[in-house]
Amino acid sequence: VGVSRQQAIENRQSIIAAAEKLFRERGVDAVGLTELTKAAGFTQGGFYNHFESKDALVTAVMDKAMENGTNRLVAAIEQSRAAGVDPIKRRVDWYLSSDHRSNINSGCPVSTFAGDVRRLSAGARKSYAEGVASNLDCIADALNGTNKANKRERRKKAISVLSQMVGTLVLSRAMVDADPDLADEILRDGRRQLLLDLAGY
Amino acid sequence: VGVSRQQAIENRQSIIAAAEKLFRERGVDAVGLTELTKAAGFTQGGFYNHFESKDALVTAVMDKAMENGTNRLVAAIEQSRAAGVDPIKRRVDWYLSSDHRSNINSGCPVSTFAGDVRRLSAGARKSYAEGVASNLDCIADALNGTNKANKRERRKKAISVLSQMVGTLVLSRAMVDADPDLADEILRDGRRQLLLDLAGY
DNA sequence: TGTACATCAGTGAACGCGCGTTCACTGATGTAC
DNA sequence: TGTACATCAGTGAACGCGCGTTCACTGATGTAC
Repeated sequence: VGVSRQQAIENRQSIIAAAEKLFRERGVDAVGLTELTKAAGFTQGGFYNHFESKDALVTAVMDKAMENGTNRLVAAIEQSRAAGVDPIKRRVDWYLSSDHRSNINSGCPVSTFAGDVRRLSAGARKSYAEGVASNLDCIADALNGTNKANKRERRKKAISVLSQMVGTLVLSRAMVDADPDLADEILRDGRRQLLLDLAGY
Repeated sequence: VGVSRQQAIENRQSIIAAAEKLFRERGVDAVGLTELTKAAGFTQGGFYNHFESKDALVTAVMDKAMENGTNRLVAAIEQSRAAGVDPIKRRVDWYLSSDHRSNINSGCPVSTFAGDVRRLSAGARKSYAEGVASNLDCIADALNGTNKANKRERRKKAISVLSQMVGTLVLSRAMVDADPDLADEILRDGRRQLLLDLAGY
């Protein structure tokens, strides 16, 4: 078939991108390699030129998803600071919005994979844990605004803020099509309570 | 083979119980009916005498899990009140304990299924949503202790408390074997921050 | 109460299907001279 | 720079396997008289 080395690298990335989308939407177990490679524009046979196994792909997907997620968080914080806006309040506003709730495909991977990662490959679990650690560092750092809290207090607050964002989003997503009104209430009041809590910080 | 009607009902419950355990641990997609019925002590053929499909079983499992979860919450609140202890603080202490974190099999189903339910049967999603609604009612009611908050404020607080419990537990569970120290920190500090928050309430 | 028959929970083999993975093959890309 | 050959990404059929579901059959339970 003949494909340049550069093209092969891009094709590998296409497989990862297609897999990330499908894994986020339907879960790893529900997506077969035939469907997945077809979504990336290939046939299933060539998959093993790029990955040793499906588990290896799962690990690569989680690596990429968590890296992108952390990069986006860093960029959002920098942008808020440049605009003179409180980066954490702005983050909460976005995180607990219905836009983010419906954006399974490219929303924060910490929430999207939170329930699944426990059952995924060891490599995927490691990537996820490292991503969460980075997220906490970023949030703790971003809490170092005009307030006087020390480093240890900021870290505790970061844990609390991330947990609340993840919990509210996961819960709201879990209910959004069986009880959309309650899902909206959870999202809205969870956001307000968290912002109220941050206002007093 | 010949089994009494009473026995048949008990056998159906055995299948549901075995399925709940396996679904909690490994996810619905990863558990086959052959394995599942074998775990309940039967062969796979008889499964369809009890359930129309695997999806119908998933719905029955979620019904039972959420009903039991709500009943346990109600019982815990009553017990705390009888003992003169703050029911919510006690609930948080248990919910965000390492015992509960490691108890996937019979821990709170709201957390255990939070990430999965979105992809399960419509019936399961409905049961889940109703269970969450009941949990919120119970928590809001239990917040009506010695304080003066009105009903609407208590409901907002209930949403915030449940979200934080779910988020902290789900996040800690997601990391517990890739980074147990950070998982412990999340669980501990998440609990302390939530208790601190409740103390001022 | 005893006998004859219908019911239906449970068995275990079988169905078609898609899974993850392997393999012989193709042919443009990349390399050696 | 041009030619001969090796590399290896991608193809598509095939592997064994377990999936959800169906089915003919068994035989104790439950019912009718």
